[in-house]
Amino acid sequence: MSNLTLEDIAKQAGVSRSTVSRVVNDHPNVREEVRKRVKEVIRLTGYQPHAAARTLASQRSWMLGLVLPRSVSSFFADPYFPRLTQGIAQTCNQYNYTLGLFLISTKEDEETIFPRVSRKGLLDGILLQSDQLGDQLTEQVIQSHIPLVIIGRPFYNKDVSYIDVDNINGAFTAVSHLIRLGYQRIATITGVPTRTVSIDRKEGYIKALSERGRNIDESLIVEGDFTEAGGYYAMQKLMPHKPDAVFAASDIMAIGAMRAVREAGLRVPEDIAFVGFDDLPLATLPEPRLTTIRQPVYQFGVKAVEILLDLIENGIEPPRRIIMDTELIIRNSCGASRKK
Amino acid sequence: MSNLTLEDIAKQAGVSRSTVSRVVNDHPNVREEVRKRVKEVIRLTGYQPHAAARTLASQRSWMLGLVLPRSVSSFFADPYFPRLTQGIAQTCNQYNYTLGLFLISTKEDEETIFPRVSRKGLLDGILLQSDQLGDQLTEQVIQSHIPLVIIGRPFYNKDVSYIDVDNINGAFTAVSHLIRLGYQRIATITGVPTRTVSIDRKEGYIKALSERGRNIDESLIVEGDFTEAGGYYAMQKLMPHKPDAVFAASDIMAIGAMRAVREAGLRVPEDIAFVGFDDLPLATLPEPRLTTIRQPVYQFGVKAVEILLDLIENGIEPPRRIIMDTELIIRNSCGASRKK
DNA sequence: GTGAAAGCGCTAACAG
DNA sequence: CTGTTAGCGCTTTCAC
Repeated sequence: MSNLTLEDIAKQAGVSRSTVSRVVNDHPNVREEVRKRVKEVIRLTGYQPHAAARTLASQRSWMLGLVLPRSVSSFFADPYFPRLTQGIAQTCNQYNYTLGLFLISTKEDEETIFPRVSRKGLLDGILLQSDQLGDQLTEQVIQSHIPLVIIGRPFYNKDVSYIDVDNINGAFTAVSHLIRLGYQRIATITGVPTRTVSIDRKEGYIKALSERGRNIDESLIVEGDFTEAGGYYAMQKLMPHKPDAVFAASDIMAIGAMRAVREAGLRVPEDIAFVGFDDLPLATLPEPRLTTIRQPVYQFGVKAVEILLDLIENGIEPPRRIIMDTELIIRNSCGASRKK
Repeated sequence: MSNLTLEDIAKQAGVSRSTVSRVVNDHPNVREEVRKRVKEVIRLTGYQPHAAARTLASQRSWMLGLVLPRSVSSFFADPYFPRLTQGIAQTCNQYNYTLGLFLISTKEDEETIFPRVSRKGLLDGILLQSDQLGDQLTEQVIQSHIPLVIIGRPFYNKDVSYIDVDNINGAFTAVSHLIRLGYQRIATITGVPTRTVSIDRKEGYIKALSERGRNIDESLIVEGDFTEAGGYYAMQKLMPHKPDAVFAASDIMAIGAMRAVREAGLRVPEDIAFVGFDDLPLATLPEPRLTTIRQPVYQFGVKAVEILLDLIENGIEPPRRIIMDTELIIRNSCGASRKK
């Protein structure tokens, strides 16, 4: 690793430091001949500009931060965040940004995270997963006026830019599908009520039933927690109420719920049909293959970065909002094939 | 976000810039009274040191890079890398380092990654997942002399620091377990032969059989690719050769293989017993619950960071090597309970 | 189109 | 224990 500076290159190329800087940064005002000569010296010497020096002088770090709160760490069991992260990382690469990853695992992390991510001269912008009730980190970051894109619909709907999937409509589509197939007692396993994703998916469920003039039966609405075990226990609570179909607010809960159904000696979809949400790769393999709502997770990450870059270039006002569409993926668990 | 500098704080506290710097960096030589006064001003003003300026002056960025090659991206389907990343991120937090994440997704990424991670003044050290044949990035990074810890056993065993799990011994334990249970035709589904992890696990399989004086039957060794589908197809190739037990080099392949067994109308473990490798959370839920080799993935991440920090503090020579132990987790798929 | 020069905000001798 | 000073390596006016 060379320890050359601009000055060294300048000397070797017989020009000034400024000219070399211009060449490095592709500025226009350099004679083609000179540019070529300088580039050659750079190539030969393996010169690289010093990232920190550049940041200090230009007040731009070319680095973005991805902040995933604690609630999320458990979610690492499911591929949602890895995929999202991939989309984000790949897009950062594309735009030549470095990605800083901030995972909040412990209570202590939670307290030290804000100074870490808001450190002056570190990040040009922040992507923050946040749809939780009582999330103070989000408040702090908003007030720091660092360009920010929230991933998910924030609980407190301030004037922040955010990007989310259309959870209401996704759930609506899922439940409408079950209605169309003729199911009469359609239950739902919701997520934790402290997250907007849960609230929105539940709303879609209610909306679909209401629009068809169905009554909402509270005994058919059971709370899960986005885990396999949560789905399992929720289903056990649900079964005495004899649902003939279940919309689970996540695939992983659907998997747990189907396990409960199987253990009770019932069959999917014959006795109880299922639709999930997420489209986990793993859920598509064992029979019955899960009918579900697919989210464009990777694209979601791409879009999030692009909005953030827009914010950085053009200012954070007005807040940008993106809601991405979902897609119903029909497989076997909903009994669609059987019903035909 | 304040745009205060050291100088401003110094003025307000009635001291020099150096003194403030000392306070900020917890240097000893400051009178307690002065320290208190300065800290108060810092608190009141919300002053934060500028990361880039600090890096430029101290030649330390307090940032580590985690580089995950392309072969790995597909692996994001399984929780191995997310968990590893968590361990790494958490440990970075602990030591007050920022973590940069470099995912190589595309062919282009592959070509631009080296300049990105080796950029002067960006990273104090690199964690690089690398156990592939023909990995030139690893070579480049080694030659750049940036402090480096390889995650996994590198294919070309140069004088590099690396950390790995004891794959040979893990596989040895798994297969020995099957031998002990009395199985006669123990097969294995290996990983791709271009990775040391596959080679090592296969070696453990062979070693376990050999030490018991068993012959190695090549028809009982089939190659998978660490995916569910790969396990499934490998098992189809395996079944005509009538194995009574299978050691799969990863849980995800074991899951695929068991699916093939089930579809063939056979039962696990009655007809064919299974032991996997990894201890995926998801594999422990459906019956038969998978007997497997647990890796200390999270601890692995912790240790990797600690070694890297050691390298940064104390120089990269001599190379450090850490091999971590695995653990046999006995559940139902191996038929241990049945055999007793 | 090119160069000189003034910072960017901090650290780390060194002197006292 | 504290202040002065000289950089760290680059960007960016501003002249020419």
